[in-house]
Amino acid sequence: MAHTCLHWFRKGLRLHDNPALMAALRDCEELYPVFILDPHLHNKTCVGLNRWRFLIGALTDLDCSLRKLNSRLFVVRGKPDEVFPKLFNKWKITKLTYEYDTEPYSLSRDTEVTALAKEHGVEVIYKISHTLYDINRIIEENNGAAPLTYKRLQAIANSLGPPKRPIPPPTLEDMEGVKTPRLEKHEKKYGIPSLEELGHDTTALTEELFPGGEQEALRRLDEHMKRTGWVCSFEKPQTSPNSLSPSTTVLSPYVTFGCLSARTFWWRLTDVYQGKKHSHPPVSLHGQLLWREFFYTASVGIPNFNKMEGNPACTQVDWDTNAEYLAAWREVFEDLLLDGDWALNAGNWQWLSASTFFHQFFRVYSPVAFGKKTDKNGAYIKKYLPLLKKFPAEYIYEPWKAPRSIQQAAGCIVGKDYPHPIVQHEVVSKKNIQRMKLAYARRSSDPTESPSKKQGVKRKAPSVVDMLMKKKRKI
DNA sequence: CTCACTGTTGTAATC
DNA sequence: AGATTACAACAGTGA
Repeated sequence: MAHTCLHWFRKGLRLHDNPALMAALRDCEELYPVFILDPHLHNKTCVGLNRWRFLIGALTDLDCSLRKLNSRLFVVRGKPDEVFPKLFNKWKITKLTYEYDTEPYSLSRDTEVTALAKEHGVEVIYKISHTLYDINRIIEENNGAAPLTYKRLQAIANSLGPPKRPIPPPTLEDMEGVKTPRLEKHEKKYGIPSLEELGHDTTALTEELFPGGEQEALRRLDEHMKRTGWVCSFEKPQTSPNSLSPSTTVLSPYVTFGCLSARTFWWRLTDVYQGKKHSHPPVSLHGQLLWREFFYTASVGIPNFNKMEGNPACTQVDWDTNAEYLAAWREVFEDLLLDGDWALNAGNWQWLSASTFFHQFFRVYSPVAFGKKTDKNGAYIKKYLPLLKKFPAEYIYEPWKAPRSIQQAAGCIVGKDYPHPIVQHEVVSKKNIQRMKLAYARRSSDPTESPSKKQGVKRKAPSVVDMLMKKKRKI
């Protein structure tokens, strides 16, 4: 049977380790590789300027790789539920393929599109390749609940064995008999958008240090994997969040958009580790990929994962609500993040705030002390806040404490050239610790507040992990 | 049930 | 300089 296939790129912006794309090529006569500019996902508030540039880079690279296979990318503007019926009819699609995505919006969107496909007699095939494992399988193995400790996730991962091996990208041979129709006005109708078309002011753009795209991702992966000593001794807590050159791989944005397959990354690391002494999870690079898996699993297994309210795993803290402070804090992150990932962002904020997973709420970071540990002289601050460049190291983390004469000598008066702190950390952190203490007291006295008692459905049969644990006990 | 132990990155003071 | 300790004291796990 000869198919007319539409492969829907969303995340997974790559050709390597793309089983859904390979499924599209099977018995395929005509192939339409499509990316949809979904106003729900792709608007100014969700995606900042830097991420837009990255995404456009990734799409451009994808189009370039597809052209080498005598195909090309169609960027379609519109809402998926409105776009698909039109495309199904216009192109006489018989098969739709895509990579499975676990985000709540994606799940509801895909359910809707699958229903539309059925109405149009279109076969739907999806494959799991964004994560190392089938996230739902991990939850199943944990008796229907997301693991709340890394150890537990590790035990499940160990019981499932290493992730699947990545599959190679399609070759010209795979493309034999597959045609992508050449349409007139392709550029105008289905071309890759520019930042200007998307309504962005590009004058604010700085040098592009991390261009998007699969080729760039694989090149960077190759480069890092050559540093075998560094890879084998990598320990995340030893990296520096404020060094001027990155002390990590910076592959996360590539993994987020799927320019790089997590499984490809995993197996390349396995190759480097082979026969050598190396670091281990949770701190190793393998460990970092398992953290991603951990938070993805939590995001699927825990309802309302990106919120406190209605999130049964999250400690319900009576936080202060000060719109002005929140806006000041939020401004730092929202727009500039390159590797923003829904599950990882929500999970890490819960961890860091001692709301979920991590519970030692009295261990509070100091915005003054934390930076000093890895950057005593404040070189990072001086680069990104040149206004403070002339402050001596003694005051660089607390310029408001510098005597007037030093502020004058530095050419920067706090309160005039540079804002005063919005809060007194010593005061506010103590206040918040008390809030946390109260919330935890409520949590432990109320049995319905305990996440372990709320989550999951007990299975009748013991899971593989339970059996492995039993075996271990005997030994 | 209790108890000891562990948990990828706390801070500040002290020796 | 690098280790140790007080601070105030959490949840989850497993014996």
